[in-house]
Amino acid sequence: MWGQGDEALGLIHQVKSSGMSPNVVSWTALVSGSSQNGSYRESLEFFSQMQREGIRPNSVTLSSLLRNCGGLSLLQKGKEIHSFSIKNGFIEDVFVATALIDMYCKSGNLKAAYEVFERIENKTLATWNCLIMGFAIYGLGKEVVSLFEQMLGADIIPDAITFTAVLSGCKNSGLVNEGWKYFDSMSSDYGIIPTIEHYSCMVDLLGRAGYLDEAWDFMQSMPLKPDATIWGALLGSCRIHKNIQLAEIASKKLFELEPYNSANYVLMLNLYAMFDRWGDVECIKDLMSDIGVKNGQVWSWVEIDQIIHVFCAGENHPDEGEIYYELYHLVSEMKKLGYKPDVKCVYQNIDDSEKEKVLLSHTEKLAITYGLIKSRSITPIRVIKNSRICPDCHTAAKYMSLVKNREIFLRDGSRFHHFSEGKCSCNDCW
DNA sequence: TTAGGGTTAG
Repeated sequence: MWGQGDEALGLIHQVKSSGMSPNVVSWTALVSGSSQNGSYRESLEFFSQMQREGIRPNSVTLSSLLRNCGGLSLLQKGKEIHSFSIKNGFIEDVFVATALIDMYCKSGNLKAAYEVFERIENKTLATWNCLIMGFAIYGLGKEVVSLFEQMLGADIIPDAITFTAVLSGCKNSGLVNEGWKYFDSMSSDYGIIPTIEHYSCMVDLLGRAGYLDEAWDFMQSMPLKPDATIWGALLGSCRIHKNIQLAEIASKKLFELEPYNSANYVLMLNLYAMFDRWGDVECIKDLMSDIGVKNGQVWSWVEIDQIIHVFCAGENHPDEGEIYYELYHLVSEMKKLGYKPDVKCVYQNIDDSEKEKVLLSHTEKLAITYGLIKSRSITPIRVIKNSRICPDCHTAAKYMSLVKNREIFLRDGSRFHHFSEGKCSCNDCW
């Protein structure tokens, strides 16, 4: 609704100049408005201003704030709000408690999310949905199915969001049979008409599991016209299963539907590079430059002692000497245990040793390594990346968790990964 | 006792 933070602030000033004083409700409207708009930082800034004006937050303000913390994976800030809520009696508010679950899930602390969940006496449908979605985005499909069954046992009637969460869980864990069962059940048992999101989950589920023909047939038979999310799901699956013919069909559609989304071009670049089709790689690059689509800025960040350290692709970091020293050492240890750099993830026509160097410079590797150097040895490392993790970094993170005996949470552009003891919660299904 | 609130995606 607000869109422009300055305009919203202008309203506050207008209220003031008319002799009235903005209260907690008007400030909360700004905090929640910008939060719902996805402007998390702006929302946090409104909150700071509200505090400077001496207005104390209430449960409504807190639930909006927690939404921001989740959106930005600001675990420490979220924990502060948690303790503030306990001290001030807001923890009994089911909106606050549900927002806490969401915040903990999105900040890489599922254990804390579950503890909050267990303590809520009056769990609502949204409370269950939050936790189920939380587990789903980590690829914990079996837990998702179990939670869903518990929810039914508690006489809570699922809605369309529940089924999006459950199907996402199945999709992120490769649970094809369960996915079909719940997809059929939503309309036959609960009268919920599947939306494009549910169909998208199913295409993704089938495609990622390797059933590309079935995914294609499903798309042809669905009553809705496939949109960019559906074609995107198919293209993603084509990349995993290296099906270049189908990928070309999907990408052609996507270039029409969303010509300025660089992710689709990058996927095709990746795929052509995998097959050493460098001429086609150049064609895609030319296409991007003709249309004027830019490869968006890639960055990763890691939070250490409440300070956020950002690693931008192509930019130097003040401590990079120390980081690369540690990373080279780490990679040699990883190689002893079987790690092989996946040079197919580099879509430049250079020799393999150069490709290995490019792989080392990926922002998620730098952020994880920085976390390993700078944080205490028992603290899990929490990294956020604004685009999808690369397959080599995914493998590397598993080995890093093993070599360093550390838990690593990584939230990427589309989902979450929890690396521990050489494995990932997604079971490599992503 | 009213405003402002928590859950959906490749």
